[in-house]
This record gives sequence, C-alpha cells and structure tokens, in this order.
Amino acid sequence: MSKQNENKEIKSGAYQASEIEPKIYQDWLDNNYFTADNKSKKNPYSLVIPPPNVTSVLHLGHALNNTIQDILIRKHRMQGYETTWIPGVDHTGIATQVIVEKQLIQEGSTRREIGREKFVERTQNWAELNKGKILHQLEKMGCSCDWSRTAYTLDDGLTSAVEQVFKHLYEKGYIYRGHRIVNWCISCQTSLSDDEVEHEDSKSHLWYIKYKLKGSDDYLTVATTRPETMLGDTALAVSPKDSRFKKYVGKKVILPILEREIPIVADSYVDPEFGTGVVKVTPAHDPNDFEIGRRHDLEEINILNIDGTINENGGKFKGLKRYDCRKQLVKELEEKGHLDKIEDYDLSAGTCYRCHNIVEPYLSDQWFVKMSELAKPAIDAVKNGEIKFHPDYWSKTYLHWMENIRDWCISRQLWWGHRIPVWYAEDGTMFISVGRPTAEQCKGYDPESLVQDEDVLDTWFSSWLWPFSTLGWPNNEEDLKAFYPTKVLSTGSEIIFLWVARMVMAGYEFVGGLPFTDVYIHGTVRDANGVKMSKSLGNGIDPLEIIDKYGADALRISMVLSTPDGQDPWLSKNTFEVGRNFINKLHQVSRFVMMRIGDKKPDLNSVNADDLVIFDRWILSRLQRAVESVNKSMDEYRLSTASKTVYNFVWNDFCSWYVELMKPDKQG
RNA sequence: GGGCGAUUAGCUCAGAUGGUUAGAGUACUUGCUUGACAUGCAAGGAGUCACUGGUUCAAUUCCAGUAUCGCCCA
Repeated sequence: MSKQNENKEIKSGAYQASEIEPKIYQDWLDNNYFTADNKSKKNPYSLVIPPPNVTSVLHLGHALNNTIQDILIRKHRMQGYETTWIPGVDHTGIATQVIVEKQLIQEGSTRREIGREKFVERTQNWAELNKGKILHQLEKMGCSCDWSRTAYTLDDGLTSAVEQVFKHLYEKGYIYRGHRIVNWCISCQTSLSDDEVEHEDSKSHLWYIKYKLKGSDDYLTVATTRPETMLGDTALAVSPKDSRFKKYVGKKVILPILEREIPIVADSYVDPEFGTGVVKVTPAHDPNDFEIGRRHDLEEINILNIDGTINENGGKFKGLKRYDCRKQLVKELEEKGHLDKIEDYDLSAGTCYRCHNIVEPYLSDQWFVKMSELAKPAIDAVKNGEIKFHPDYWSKTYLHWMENIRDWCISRQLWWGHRIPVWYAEDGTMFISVGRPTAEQCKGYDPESLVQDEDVLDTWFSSWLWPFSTLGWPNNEEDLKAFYPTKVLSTGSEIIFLWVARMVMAGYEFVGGLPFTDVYIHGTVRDANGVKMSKSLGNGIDPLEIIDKYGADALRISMVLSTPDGQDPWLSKNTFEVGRNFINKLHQVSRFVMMRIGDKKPDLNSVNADDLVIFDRWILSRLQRAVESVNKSMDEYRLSTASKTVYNFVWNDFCSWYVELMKPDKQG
C-alpha cells in the first residue's frame, strides 16, 4: 500500500472489522456467554449444527447455514431462553479414507501394506488436525456455539450410541445380513447406499446383440447399455404380454462367445417398448435382473473382482478392466457376426458421490436395515404437522421418499469408521454387543478368541443419531432431559434423505420422540452466473477471505440480505460490499450519536413520554413496527425479509430521517 | 419417464389473502471535498409483470394450458 493510500484510509475513518471482531469474540468466550446450563429454569432452545465433514474446508454454503443458525440462536438467547447450539464434526468415512490413501500412494505405500491399525491411527491424526481447523473457522465466522459441548461422531459416547442402536435394531429384527445387489464403487472398493449414488448424464450407446436359438438359425436380438455384462447372462426375458415372442418362452439360446445355453423366460418387468422387447438377464450385475433371477430360479454368475476387473467367470477376458473388456468383447462380437448394430444413447449412469467413478451393481454380503416400520412415525410427524418444513414444499419431497423407502445398506468395506459391533466365534456363532462381548455375554466361548466383523458402518449410521447422541444419549441424560428435542434443523436440500429423514426416524425409534420441530432448508450457493459453487469447478469464494477483507458481520449480513427466502443465492465477490457498507453505516451512526451524547449515558427507564418531541415519537413508532415485523418474519423463517427490515429501518428511518432531523441546523 | 420450483427494470429479487401512478438493492447518467459515513448524499432514465386462454366490474396476483430454465427422483 502506498503512503498516499494509507493516509487516505486513515482519514476516511471507515470501520475496520479486523481490529474489532477478534477482541469481541474473545470477550464472549471469556465470559462463557455461549455455555448452556442444563439445570436452568429458563425455557430451552437448542440447535445441533449439521456437522461439517472432517475433510472440509468451510465454504460459503457452511457460512450461510451457520449464519442462519447463529441468527436463530442469538435471537432466542437475547429473548431469555436457555440456549445451546451444539457444534461438532463428522468423521466422514469414505472421503477421509480416500484422502489418507492418496497420501500413502504418493509415499509409495498402500493401506494394506501398513495394515489396519496403523492406517486407522494415521487417519485419526489427520482428522484431529483438520477438526481443529474447522472449529476455528466457525469461530472466525462469529458462530456462538456452545463449545463446552463440542461433539465428534467418533467420540466414545457417540460410538456407544451407534453400537447400542445396532444391537437394538438387530434384536428387533430390523437389521439383517443379506446376499444382495448393492452399489459397488470399484475405486473406493466399498458398497454404497442408494442415496450415496449420484446420477450423471453421459453420451453412450445401445449395443444390439444377436443370441442364436438353440437348434435353429433363428436368433433373438437384445439391446444393452453394458455389453460386457453378457458374460454373466443366465437368461433372456420377454414380456408375458408380448405376442411377438410368446413362441420362444421356454426355449434356449446360445450365449455368444462363451457358448453357454441359457433359457428364455417371460417376466412382467420387461418393457416391450424398450429396445427390441427382449432383454438379457444378468442377475449378479443388475438389481432388476437380480429380482427376475430370483423369480425364475436363475443362476447368479458374478463376473467381476472387487476392483472392477473381470474374474475367472469371464473366460478369456479374465483380468481385463471392465471397459477394456467391453471394447474387446464388442470387437469380437462384430467379427463373429453377433453384433446387429450400435445406436447412440443418452445414459444416466450411477456414480460414486465421493470419487465419481461409475458404480457397478454388485452381488455381495452386506448388512441392511429394514426401513418400512421406522418410516411410519416419521411420515405421520410431517403429515400431522408435528414437524414442519420451511419452505413447506420440501415436505412433499420428504414424504415421497419416505413412502417409497427401501432398505438401507449400512456396511462399508472400509477401515475408517465405526466397526460393525458383531463378533464371530470360530464356529460362526455371532454376538452383538456394545463393546467387546464379556465372558458372560458369550458363554461357552473365550471372548478373546472372538473376531470382530471386518467392515465398518455407513457414516450416516452415526449422523442419524446426532440430535440425541450429542446430548449424551444413552449414557448421560442430563443434557438430553434439558434440551431434547432441539428446535430447528437448518440444512441444504441435498441431504433431506441421507440425513434429515433418518434423524426423524431415529428420534422416534430410540428416544421416543421427534428430534426437532422445524426443518429449515436453505438455498444452494451459486456464483454470479447461477452455477452451483463447487470445489471441482473452482468458482467458490472463500469466506475467510471475505472475513479478512470486510469482517464476519459484513459477510453474514450480505449473505442473508442476498439469499431470497426459500431460493438459491447468487453471490459474487462484490455482493459483500452491501454488508460492508451497512456495517460501516452502523459504525458511523454510532460514532455520531456517541459524539453527541458525550459521557452522558442515557437512562432509558427515566425517559418521560411527555419530554419526547414529535421526531422521537415517530422514530420510536417506526422502531416498534420494525421489531414486530422482524419477529413475524423470523417466526416464519423468512430471514431475508427480516434482514431487509432491519436494513431499511437503520438506513432510511434512523440515519436518513431521524439523525438528520436531530442535527442542530435542521431544527427549529 | 415421475415429482417440485422458477419466469416482474441491464443484473439479483420484493410484491402473504385480486383494487390509484408495480417497488428495493445493484449497475447506469448527472450534480455534490454540506463536521457520522464518498463504504457517503441528492436527483434521474429504465418494466407489454414469459406466452395463450378462462373467472371477475377489475388479474403481476386466482384457474387451466404452452414455452423456456433449474433441482430432486427413476
């Protein structure tokens, strides 16, 4: 900065947030203003933070969400509630493991090389470091969290909550082990729940393959988007209503290349309109085919290894990567005259929400939770208004999912997370317990000889307990008694299923009541062109950069002012000038008022209504109206409207009218 | 394919339950070194309220359809 500029800055007397905010925050901490008392007689008002992933660097979306929560909690704190806003961090299974694995690869090692124990220890250290950074960022944002209650999904208390819940569900018959098709990520080498799969559109093809009928020159043509899976075909299927193919049902065709005989079955799943009306059935590699296979008692042939290469069932294609196999297979089909044609096709392929590789439907042994019973009270709660969404239309999305809920695959083939609390004896006997089974719990077996299940639980299996596990359930219930249920859950729409819905179910099932009464769904942060901000696009804005430049107050008021109620905010760097200007306005007008009143501290209680001049009465009435309006907007979770009311009152009514009228030369 | 949103000034949005001349911020133009604030003050230009029908004395607002865009699910 040049000398000239420097002088100008000083002369301008503009508000310097960076000199003020850290001191004030420290003062809040020193006085324990954010720490709640669970024995208080005041009415409780509690929030739990959506725990940021331990892999995160907080972005503007976090800034928006945490600003919303801070506004809610501060308002109620000022209104005399006993408030607690519980901060915390999520251990984030896959994402964290992937990061540490990448580090190892860069060092020329792998997780299998260093072993489970060392790997978990290393990941723990990495996560601890990042956790500290995240919590510090929340402080920088000015969040008035109850730091005495900071939680982490891998804390002992939360871990025992996870194990307790697993046991409870198992004993109730809601948790089962199944040999079923799951979404398999060949890169992360783990299963994924349906909700962890994202659909991405891509240009692909439909391959039309001819299957020759046994003992005839006739053939049936099948259209497929994944030709390589034909290695695992165990039938062809047609619609029972399709007259074109009735005569073929029960006959056999020869699978090209592998020359295996497979039957033709009739199944109502088949859509006569799709492709040729004949589909190939690969029970081990497609969830619908799996169902068809079970109905017709078909063989399930798995053709893939866990890393996505072809296994021994693929004959000479063994060892090839899945798409290399596709290429070679198609080439060979063509050469041998089995390929009818190739058409362009817009494919919507499932991809892993962490690494974005295309997910394979894969047959394996996994743990599942039966969801239909759990969903019932959670559906009722929203239908009868015990739980309200803001904006309300999200309740439709929620109910639609809930009413079509499917079982939840909860096991992950990872090392980072809560290990499944199941122990096996050599003879296969299974024990489920909170912590390693004691001698008493596994009578007839040596507890030391039991081997724990290798897999860990889905990250969301701890997150769904968050509103009560953070309050001490099941071991320590003083906070739970004082602060459960929480009031509002504020989050983005993308995790309504993954998280919000599951928390509601968990609340009813394990604690016997709703986890929160209101769900506030905020918009998705977009850039100046309306494109969703994301790390991969690099169009994000670092909130800390804005805080350094303009201050946390400016960041926060800017975001709330420019986030339309119930819609997505479009933000660019100069969006934040609005807030900077407003905070400066507050500073300037305060300075002016203090200049005028000097050392005299006004005693508001001794103000006599008769002494007020018309201007005073006017501004007080405007203030009263603004307060009412803000309260009403806040009750309806219209935070943007509330913030605009404050902005207009301060700038127009107070500064432009009242303060101007109070100036000596304007009076009399 | 199913569901849900959106469409008002160049841009981002207000306009809960129809009723004078449709508002704000921002950008733009012009003028201000006025003792809180140029991160400011004052003034100004700017809109066929997506389109087509319907209900009504009256529609940006209510209803139906069309188009375009976005999100979620399959």
